Amino acid sequence: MPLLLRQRREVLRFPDAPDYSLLFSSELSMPDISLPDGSVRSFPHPVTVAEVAAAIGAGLARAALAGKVDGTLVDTSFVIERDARLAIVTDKDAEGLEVLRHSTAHLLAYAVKELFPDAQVTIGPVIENGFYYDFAYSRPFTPEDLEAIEARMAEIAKRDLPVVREVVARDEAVRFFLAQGEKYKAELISAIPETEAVSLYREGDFTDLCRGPHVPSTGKLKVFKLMKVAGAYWRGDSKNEQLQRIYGTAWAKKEELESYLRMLEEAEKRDHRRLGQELDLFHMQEDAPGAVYWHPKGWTLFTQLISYMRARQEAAGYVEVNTPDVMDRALWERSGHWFNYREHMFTTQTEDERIFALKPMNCPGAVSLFAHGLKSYRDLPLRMAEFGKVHRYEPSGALHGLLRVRHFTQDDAHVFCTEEQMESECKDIVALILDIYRDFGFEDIHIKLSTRPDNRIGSDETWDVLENALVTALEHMDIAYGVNPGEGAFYGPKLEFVLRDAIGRDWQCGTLQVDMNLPERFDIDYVAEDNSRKRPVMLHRALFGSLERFVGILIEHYAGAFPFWMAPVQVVVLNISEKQADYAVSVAQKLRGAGLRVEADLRNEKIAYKIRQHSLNRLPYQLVVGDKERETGTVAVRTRGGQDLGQMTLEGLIGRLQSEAATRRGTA
RNA sequence: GCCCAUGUAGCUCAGUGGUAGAGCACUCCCUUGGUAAGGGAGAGGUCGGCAGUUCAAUCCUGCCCAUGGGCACCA
Repeated sequence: MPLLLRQRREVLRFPDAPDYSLLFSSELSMPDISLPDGSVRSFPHPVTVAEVAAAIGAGLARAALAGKVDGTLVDTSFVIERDARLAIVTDKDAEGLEVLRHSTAHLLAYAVKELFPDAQVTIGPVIENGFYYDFAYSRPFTPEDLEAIEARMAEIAKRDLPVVREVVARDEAVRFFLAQGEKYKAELISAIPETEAVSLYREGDFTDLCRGPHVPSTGKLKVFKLMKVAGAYWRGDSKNEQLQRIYGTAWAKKEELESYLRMLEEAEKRDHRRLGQELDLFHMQEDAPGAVYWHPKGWTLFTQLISYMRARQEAAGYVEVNTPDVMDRALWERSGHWFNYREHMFTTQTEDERIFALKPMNCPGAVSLFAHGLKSYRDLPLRMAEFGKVHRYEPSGALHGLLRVRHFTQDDAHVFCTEEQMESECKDIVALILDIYRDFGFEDIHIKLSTRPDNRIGSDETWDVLENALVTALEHMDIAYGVNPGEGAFYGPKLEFVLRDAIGRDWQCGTLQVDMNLPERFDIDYVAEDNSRKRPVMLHRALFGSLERFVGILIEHYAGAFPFWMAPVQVVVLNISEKQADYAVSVAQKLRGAGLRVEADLRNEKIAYKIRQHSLNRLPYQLVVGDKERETGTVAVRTRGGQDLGQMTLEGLIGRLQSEAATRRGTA
């Protein structure tokens, strides 16, 4: 079926769990310890990581947060009993930072338990830039609570309590937590096999289940900040009760925290919703939640993207089509959408009581086009593109500016081909996607292959063929990819293209899916060379994904300073005084005649004021015309970067701008 | 959909149980100024919507809508 269009933005990372069992040895020994610099130190008896650090130097002993013994992360209290490789982990190591964050999550839980003894603890993992901890409590935490908790955390950290690891039998741990009324913890531990021991970490009066490792004492935790509270479901399941999640950030150095906070501010400044307002690109309003009112400037971006894509597709052998927006319910029943997604579809009933649905995807339209009339193998591969506007009743809580909307336009295409053509079509699509992303300055692109899920239709042989087509396409192109096992759609595997923007955030945009289900459901076929009827394979692909979303991403990626070819207004002509108004208008006219998007700003304002405004609007070129320029028939050119290119003739300028407009690569 | 917060002029925001204010933008006037804010005046608001409490509600209460931060969802 359908073209999957996932609009996800964040991937949480959890720390790997060290496996201590590998490290235990029943035999006491005199370990030789090899250090990262190649040196070896011998000890006459088992030693802890902390002792080794101390033997190396007092500074290192102070800095030690954890150890890495034969590649496994352990506490500084870990006893090394046999020969091993050891690295002392400090806050200069990525792993040290993770330990720091993890321990700060525990510190948070401790502070909450001190302030709110009735709160129950659950889990507190490390995430990108920080950590969170989920609590069950009778009421939501307020911002004031957060302040109090943060202050208490600092206080506990100052007490410099040792963080002690203990290993106990599973059932003992369950009893321990039940006795404290910590039913969530008890539930988590109960899920661990009975025969396994579990590790607990204790600091002061607070004990938590944890694999560790942790910092040796709370005094190591100095640079942290609680960021926000939010609801989160117990075990990530919306059928469960909701917990209070507190998010925090933690760093090795104060300056790192400060620069992280500055980065967040920067990100906020380029937020597409804010820039959409400031640059007069679009707005949204209450009467159409999840829908965009495009202003002229924003719509110019939109149509530029379409023109661009149209040109690229035409060159790649696609034809463009258009299919109805409103189709009878029967069509959606046949495609399977009615059964699977009915509650997420917009429907309408007409006077004659016939039920129609607004299309949530373009695929059934494309299949209908294929089915119309007889197709021959000579027609294949048939690449049909459609800029189709689809409508999905997304959950209200999911809506987010342009990035998650209910009404959006896909740069959709469906390629009907034979099984033999499938691999080469996939290769062409992958190459096209990567090349197009590069045109927008996205060089860092990750590809993920999502393979057969447990719940699927079709034979294993079919899945082998489909997955193989994607894999061999990538491998023949020598392109690296990751695998998400079992994440494919129920009817076929897919590739997802994730691009990283100018400030390091990941966005999933493009997708490529292979599908043998929809052709089956609609019973489409073509006449093969031997005059038999054969079923085509169907590839679904989108490059931008959603045009609305892609514009949003580009706004943030470019921080509003769009490359010249896309810029809603490319050039503005500024007169210094009324005397040059006519000249300014004639300059603007000539540039428009050369195919450029030009405005004349004739307002009765000082030139510095006008320049400031257009600079704030990230306008690529500002042409100042005063008496000098009018007399010589020139313009004084100022670039978006504030560079003064001096006086140029109109002809010279037009040549320069036209060639710039033809250049699509790079950023600005 | 769930939790929490928010909703006041075009925009960004302040404010009060006695029907409202700033800056920017807008309109007009003065200024005709050469590369990131010249000066003055004016206009502009059913304080998200609907109920309720009250002599009186923008303010308190309830419900609804939308937005924001998360969670869940994302064909």
